[in-house]
Amino acid sequence: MGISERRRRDSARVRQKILNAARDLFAAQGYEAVTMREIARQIEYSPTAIYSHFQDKEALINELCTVDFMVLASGFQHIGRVADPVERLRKIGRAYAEFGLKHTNHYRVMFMTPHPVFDPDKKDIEKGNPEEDAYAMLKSTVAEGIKARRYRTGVKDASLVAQTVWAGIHGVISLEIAKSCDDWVDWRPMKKRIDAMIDILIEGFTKD
Amino acid sequence: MGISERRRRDSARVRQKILNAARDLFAAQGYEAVTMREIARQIEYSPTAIYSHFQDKEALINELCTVDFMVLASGFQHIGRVADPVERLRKIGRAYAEFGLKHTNHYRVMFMTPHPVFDPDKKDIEKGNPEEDAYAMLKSTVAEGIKARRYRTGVKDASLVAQTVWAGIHGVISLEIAKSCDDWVDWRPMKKRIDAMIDILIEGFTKD
DNA sequence: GTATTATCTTAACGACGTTAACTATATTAA
DNA sequence: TTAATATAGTTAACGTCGTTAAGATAATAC
Repeated sequence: MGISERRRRDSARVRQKILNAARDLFAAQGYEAVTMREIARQIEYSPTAIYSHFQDKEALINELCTVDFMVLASGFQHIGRVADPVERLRKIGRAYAEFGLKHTNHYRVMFMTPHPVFDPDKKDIEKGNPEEDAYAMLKSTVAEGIKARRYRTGVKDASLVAQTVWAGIHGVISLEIAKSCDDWVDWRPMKKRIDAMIDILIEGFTKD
Repeated sequence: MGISERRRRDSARVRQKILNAARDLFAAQGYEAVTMREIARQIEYSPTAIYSHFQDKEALINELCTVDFMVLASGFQHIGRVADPVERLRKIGRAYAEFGLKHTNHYRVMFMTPHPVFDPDKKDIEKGNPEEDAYAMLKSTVAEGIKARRYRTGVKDASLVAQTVWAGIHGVISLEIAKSCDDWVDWRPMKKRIDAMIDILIEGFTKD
């Protein structure tokens, strides 16, 4: 059955070519600006050929974003070895910010765009598993810090803390993505804004 | 010249009808989902009639957003009378959050969507004037608090503080708008998340 | 009275995501 | 071996979009 093997490989190769072209184009121009016809042109296939491998345009970005979520989580995983849970939280915050600034167009799709349908069956990420689920990693780091009495008395809700830290850093990044061209505001340098946010969040939640 | 007066009034009335229909539709369905044809149908004109009053679809949302910016700023203005600058900051934060949650679709266009062109001549808002410019109001409130020695020693950069407070609250609101349907996350109630964010920001920046 | 301007109409353009219909090729079943 | 089936492509086309072109009508300006 060497021939059918090869056929499967060929198909997978085309599929991957589509994904690669789509990734580059989405990253460079953003989801809405990229057309199926342009992706097809890039790989020298007809536009409809894409539909042999993906249901529609959204399925394309969905698959790419699933990969990105895993890249983000595996970046966190690397940090997971830092012993001090508070220092680990700080590093997670920094890694998240770096990710957002590096992949602005994917970040937009992942975190700044409401997605009408939510299909949990389609996801390839195991929810709650810190190795694949970045949010679970963040939350468990907070929970560990609370258990170790590193947080202020009264701070007990790990989910609320995790969501506040996430929101704070997401706020800095998403304003940067959406509004940095707006010279209406005398924006301070990005690094300063990130540092200020992370410092105030960690100082506010943890004991001195 | 009563006739030309009436003509001008008529034109303004049609223009306003377009704006009203567009506002309702944009608010209900979001910018991208609304078509020029649907706006036209709503007011019983041909689609191209809109182009006699507005250059294109973006000019429509632009005008609506300019109004919204002013509504936001005038809401802040109302708060401007609170004597204590720290308490005023807290109230501004709450008003901003309320605004975002009330007008989610406009908020998306105003603060969550990158706008390629930035044309400062087109804006009808006077930059730096706290009565029309909501950001200026936020910043001047922070500056006043710093001057009154209500902030921690070391906190001197009013712009940085204003941008951090803005980013924090924006983070909570924008995550809510983009991700609240995502039951991947065990979201805490909205009110708790807003309170947690405002508390930590104000506690972190001000003296006890 | 003729030209101009403003506001509307219908028709149409080019681009989009996507579907339909079809072709070529390769596997499977009789 | 041959007929049916499946896969991965193609071209043509559909319906929708934002927008432009060309023209109609009516009030104003010279």
